[in-house]
Amino acid sequence: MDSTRDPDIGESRMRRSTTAEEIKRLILKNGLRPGDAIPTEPELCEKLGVSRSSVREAIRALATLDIVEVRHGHGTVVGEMRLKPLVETLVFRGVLSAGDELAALREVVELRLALDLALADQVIEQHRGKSSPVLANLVQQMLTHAEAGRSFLAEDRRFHTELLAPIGNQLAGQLVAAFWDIHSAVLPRLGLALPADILLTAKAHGDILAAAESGDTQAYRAAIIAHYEPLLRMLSSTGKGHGAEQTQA
Amino acid sequence: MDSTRDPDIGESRMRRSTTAEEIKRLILKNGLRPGDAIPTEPELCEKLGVSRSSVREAIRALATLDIVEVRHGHGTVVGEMRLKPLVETLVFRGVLSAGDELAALREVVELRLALDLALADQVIEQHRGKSSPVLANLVQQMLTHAEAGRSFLAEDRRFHTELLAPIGNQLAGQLVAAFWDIHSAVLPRLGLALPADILLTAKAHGDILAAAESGDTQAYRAAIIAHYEPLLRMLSSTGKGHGAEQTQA
DNA sequence: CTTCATTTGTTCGTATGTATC
DNA sequence: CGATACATACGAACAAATGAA
Repeated sequence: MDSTRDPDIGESRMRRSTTAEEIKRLILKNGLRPGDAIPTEPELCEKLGVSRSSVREAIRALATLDIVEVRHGHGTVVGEMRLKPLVETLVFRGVLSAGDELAALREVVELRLALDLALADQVIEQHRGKSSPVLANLVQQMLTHAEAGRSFLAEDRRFHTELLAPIGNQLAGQLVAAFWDIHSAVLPRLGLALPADILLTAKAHGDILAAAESGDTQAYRAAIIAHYEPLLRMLSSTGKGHGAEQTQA
Repeated sequence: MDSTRDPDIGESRMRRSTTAEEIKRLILKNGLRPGDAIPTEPELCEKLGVSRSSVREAIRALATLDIVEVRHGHGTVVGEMRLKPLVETLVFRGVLSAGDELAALREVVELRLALDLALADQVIEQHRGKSSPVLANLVQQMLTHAEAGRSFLAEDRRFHTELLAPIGNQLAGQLVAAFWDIHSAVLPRLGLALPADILLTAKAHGDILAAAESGDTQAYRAAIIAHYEPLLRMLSSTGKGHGAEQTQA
């Protein structure tokens, strides 16, 4: 075949690793927002001057970063850009750490604790004096589940996201949610179940909410620490227990 | 050829989004560590029973998550799984936020401050009574640059990563570094340069180090806050200035 | 230094499943 | 139901980079 075609592919040497970058640039240039449609694959082939396969690989890469969202048979739209990629990567890293699974999980738990303590002032600022029926309801559900010996992962996650929602820092909220996901994804792999501590954890959520709404900073910090205490105790007793002290208050 | 036909892979029903998962599973099953070689593309085609295009898309997806690292002409190895994807996604999100660039940056800065304060106890624990020539040297370089009116991004980043290195929480270190990268990537887009504050920032780093090594928690927190003060002031004066108070101490 | 095999990078063509109208 | 548009998948060929003989 005519292998000498395309005399004008002058820029084809700079395309080392930039097809995905081009698409991102295109999104920015057109001012596309999450949910807006992206040009179809053939259109992208033409606009970027690359083949279908390259476009597909680039789109796949962007999809894994949640920058675009592909809908089969329909098209591709700009994604919501949540922190799912972070979760996926860190879960895999935690699992990959083989013998260091405990250490990886401990790092996540320590960071969750640190973040919750760090955001304490802002959380209290937003909840002081108010009362949230949604959060109270979640606490009640957690207590019910705990007393029946069941876990309450969905309610737990919801509680923490709802608690942080009012502070107006989307990034912080997503980060806490992401760590929660990592946490709950890695935890069952360790095969540690603590039926006794479930009730403690459920009650701790109630304490957290009560402290936040009463504006008591000291109590809030104490409740946060108590909330993680069973986990940290478990991690330090099973593992080598290194520097998990956080006796902040 | 022992093409065992794989009678039960269902042709193409389950392979919606699982090729990448298969590769991850393969990494785990073979106990591969970062730096270890991954089977070549043709080998993966055979082992997973999919075409090379599919393998390539999956590898590309994993590469964007830093789970694998592809080296042209050489092969593919297990990646270091740093937080580059997080940085990339959030930088893009920050830029995409159009009019909310300031808000996005403010969220990042607030989180940096929160994280630094949350890790304060652990940092001090590790630096108390010791003295780090590396960190002292970095502070000196920053001061020199600041007095000459130059910026010192490389030294700044290095300082924060070195400061957090001894606490033994890799995740925290990577996260702080990631936020620093986001921060420094978004900041210049706002076109704000504050030559007067450069010297303040440089001195703040010296205060942070001194407080950490002397074990003075109060001074450390104050130095951290002072370190971010020029930035937060800038963000709240230019922006709408919403709830950036963090008068923790 | 050159040659060569290996491996990834890119492209084309084709067939198929799926959603929308 | 059919028609159209789109994403999904496959396979073959060639280009480019790397490393070793």
